[in-house]
Amino acid sequence: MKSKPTSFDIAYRAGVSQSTVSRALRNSPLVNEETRQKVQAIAKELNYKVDKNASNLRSQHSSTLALLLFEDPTNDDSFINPFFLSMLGSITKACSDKGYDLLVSFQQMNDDWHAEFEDSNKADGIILLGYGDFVDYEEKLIQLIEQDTRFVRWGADVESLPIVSVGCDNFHGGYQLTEHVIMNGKKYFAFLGEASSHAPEFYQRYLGHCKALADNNLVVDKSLQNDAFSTEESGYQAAAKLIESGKSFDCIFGASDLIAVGAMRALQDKGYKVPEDVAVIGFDDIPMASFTFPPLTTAKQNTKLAGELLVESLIKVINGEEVKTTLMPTSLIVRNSCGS
Amino acid sequence: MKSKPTSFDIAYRAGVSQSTVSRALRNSPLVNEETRQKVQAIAKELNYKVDKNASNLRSQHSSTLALLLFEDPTNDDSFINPFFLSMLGSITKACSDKGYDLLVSFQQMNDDWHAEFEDSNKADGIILLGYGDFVDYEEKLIQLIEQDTRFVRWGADVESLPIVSVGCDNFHGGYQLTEHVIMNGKKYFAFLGEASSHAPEFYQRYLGHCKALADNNLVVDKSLQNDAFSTEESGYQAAAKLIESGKSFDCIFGASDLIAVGAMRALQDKGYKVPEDVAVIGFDDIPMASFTFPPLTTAKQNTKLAGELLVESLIKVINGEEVKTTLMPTSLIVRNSCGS
DNA sequence: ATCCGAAAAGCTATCTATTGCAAAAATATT
DNA sequence: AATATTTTTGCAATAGATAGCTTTTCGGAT
Repeated sequence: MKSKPTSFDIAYRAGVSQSTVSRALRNSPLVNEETRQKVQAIAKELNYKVDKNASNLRSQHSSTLALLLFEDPTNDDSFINPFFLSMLGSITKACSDKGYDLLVSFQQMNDDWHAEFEDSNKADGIILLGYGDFVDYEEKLIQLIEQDTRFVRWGADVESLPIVSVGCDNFHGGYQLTEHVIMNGKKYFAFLGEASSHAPEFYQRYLGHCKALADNNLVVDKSLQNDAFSTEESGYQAAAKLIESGKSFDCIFGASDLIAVGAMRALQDKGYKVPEDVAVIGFDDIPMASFTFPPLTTAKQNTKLAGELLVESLIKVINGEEVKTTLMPTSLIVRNSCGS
Repeated sequence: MKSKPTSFDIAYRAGVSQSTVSRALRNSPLVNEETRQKVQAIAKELNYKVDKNASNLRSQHSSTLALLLFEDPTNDDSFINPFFLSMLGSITKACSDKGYDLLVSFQQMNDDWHAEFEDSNKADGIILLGYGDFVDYEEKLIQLIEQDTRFVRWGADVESLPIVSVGCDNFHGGYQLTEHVIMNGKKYFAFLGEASSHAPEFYQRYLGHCKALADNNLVVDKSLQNDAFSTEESGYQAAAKLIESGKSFDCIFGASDLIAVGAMRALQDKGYKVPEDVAVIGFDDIPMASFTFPPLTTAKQNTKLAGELLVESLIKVINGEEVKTTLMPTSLIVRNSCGS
C-alpha cells in the first residue's frame, strides 16, 4: 500500500528543494524553465496531486464556491423545484469554466446555514438560491453582511441592504405575459401565488400583471388572487378553490410554471377547456412546460445566463471588485395554453 | 476589519490551552464537562468555526464526497439530463443526512477527471454518475482502482472489475414494460436507443424487452431497433427515420423517457395517434413524463433510494467495509401512452 | 500525611504546501 | 578581474487544527 506522494518526494527525486517543487508546479516565474519541466515530469510520473487542504490552509483561499439551495419548508423534500435544478446545472458549469469547485448544500430556512462554509474556509464565497419569504431570512442576511461573508443571491434586489443580487425582471415578465393574453381577448384574470412582499418574486410578477391590466383598462379583481406555493399540488388546490368559489374568470396566471401546471390540471379535471374556456400562463419555462397539454405559455428565465452572472458576480465580490445587482430580462414564450 | 478567530483566541479567552479547545469543540471525552461548556459558549460568542482546511489537513479526511457527473459528449452543454438532475438532488440530500458535504463537478469523458478530487484530498470518495459507453472510460476506472481511489458508480454491474455499483434492474424493467404493452394488444415493437454493450443500461433494457417478446411468442425484428442518444432531439430523429423507413410497428420503446418524448412528438407530427396507432413507452420516469400528451408509461427508477444507496455504499467503501453492488427494482408506471 | 490512579489539561510534533527573506549561482557591467 | 545585477534556489516560518505523550490535579486508599 503506497501512500500518496508529497512535494518532498518529488523534491527528493528531482534533487531540488521542496519549495522549488511548489513553485514549479504552480508555474511561478521564480523557477527556471528547465527545472520546472523536470519537476512537472516527475510529479506526473508519480501521479502527484497538490494537497488542496494544505494549499488552502496556507494560502487562505479555496477556489471553491458554495451553493446554498434553500427551499420553501412547505415543500416535501423528495422533490426539488425543477427551476432550481436547472440553475444548479448552469452554476456548476459556470464554476468549472472559471476554475472553481462547487460545494452544494440544501438547507431548510431554519437551519444554521449562514456562513457555515465561508467561515470554515471551505469556500471563498456563497451563492444563495431559493425563492422565499425574504423576511424569513433577512436577519440571517444581515448576519452574513456583518461577518463580512462574501455572497451573492438570486432574487429581487434588496434595496435596504448592500447585497449583490442577480434576478430577473419579474415585473416586466408579468406585464408582458398579461399583455399578450389580453391581446388574445381574455379579460378576467385570476392570479395564483402569494402577492405580498413576503414573496418578492411572485409579488413583482403580480404587480406587473396588474399594471398591464390597468394599462388596458381592465379591472384588477383582488378576490381573484389566491395564495399558492410553488408546487403543482398547491397550484391544483388554489385553482380548485377558485373554481369552487364560483367567480368567473377566463385566464389563470400561475406565479410559477409548477403552479400553472397544477392549475391547468384542476381546470381540466373540472371539465374546463384550456385555453378555450380558460387560458393558463406560467412563469419560469421549466423543461416540462413544453410538454404539458396544451403546452404552457410562460416567461422564460434564462438560467444559463443567470448561473454565469451569479458566479461571475461572486468572484468579483471575492476579489473586492465593485459589483452591481443585475436584472435580467425575461422572454415571452408563447405556446398554446394562452389561446395562441 | 476583524479577522476570523482561531482556536488560540478561544483558548486565550477561556483561559485554557488550545488543544483543550480543540477537544472541547469536538466533544472529546477527554475534557471536563464544565470546561467544554465554557469553551463552546465562547466559541459561539465569537462566532468561531473550525477551519476545515487545517482540520482536514491534520486528520487526513474531509467529510466531503465528490460527485462527478459526466455526460454523453454528444449532448450539448446547455441541457442536463433531468434524470441526473433528480439523482443529484437526492444525493445532495443523502450526503447532508450523513454529515458529508458534496462537491459537484460536471466532466466530459475526455477530461482528466479521474481521481482529481480524491488525490488532492478534497474529497474522501467519489460518486461517478453518467450513462455512457463503459468502454470509453474503462481504462480510467482501472486507474482509479490502481490508485486505491474510493468510489462507487451508478450503473450496471461491471463483472470484470472489483467496482461497487448501484444500478437498477434495467433488464427486468424492460421486460415488465414490454409485457404490459403486449397485454394491451400491441405486437410490433420498435426500440429506440443503442442496443450494444457500449450502452449497458440501454442494452439491458433491450434484452429484457426482447425476452418479453420471445416469452410471448412475438418476433424480435432487429431492423426495428434504431440507435438514439438520451435526448429528445435524438429520439425525434430516430423515430422520424423509423417512420420514413416504411416499416410497420405499433409500439415504440424509447430507451429513456427523453427518447420516448421525442419519438412521441415525431409520431404526432406525422399524424399518428398515440397510443391508438402507436403506443410509446419510456424509461426513467423523469418529472415531465406525467405531463406529456398523452402521459408517458414508463419504468420508474427510484432516484431517492438510488441517491441514498450510492452515498451509503461510498461511505462504507471509505470506511473499508465490505460492500456489494446493489440492483434496485424499477416500478412500472402505467399512464396513457401505452393504451391503458 | 503519603501514595496511587484516574481524570483533565498542557506541550509539542505533525499534516503539506506557500511565502518572505537570505543565499547562491549565473550573467552583465566597468 | 572585480563588482553590480539579475535569476534561481534554499531555508525556515507559517497557516490552524489534531493527536500522542507528559504533566498536573484531585479524590480516595493506606
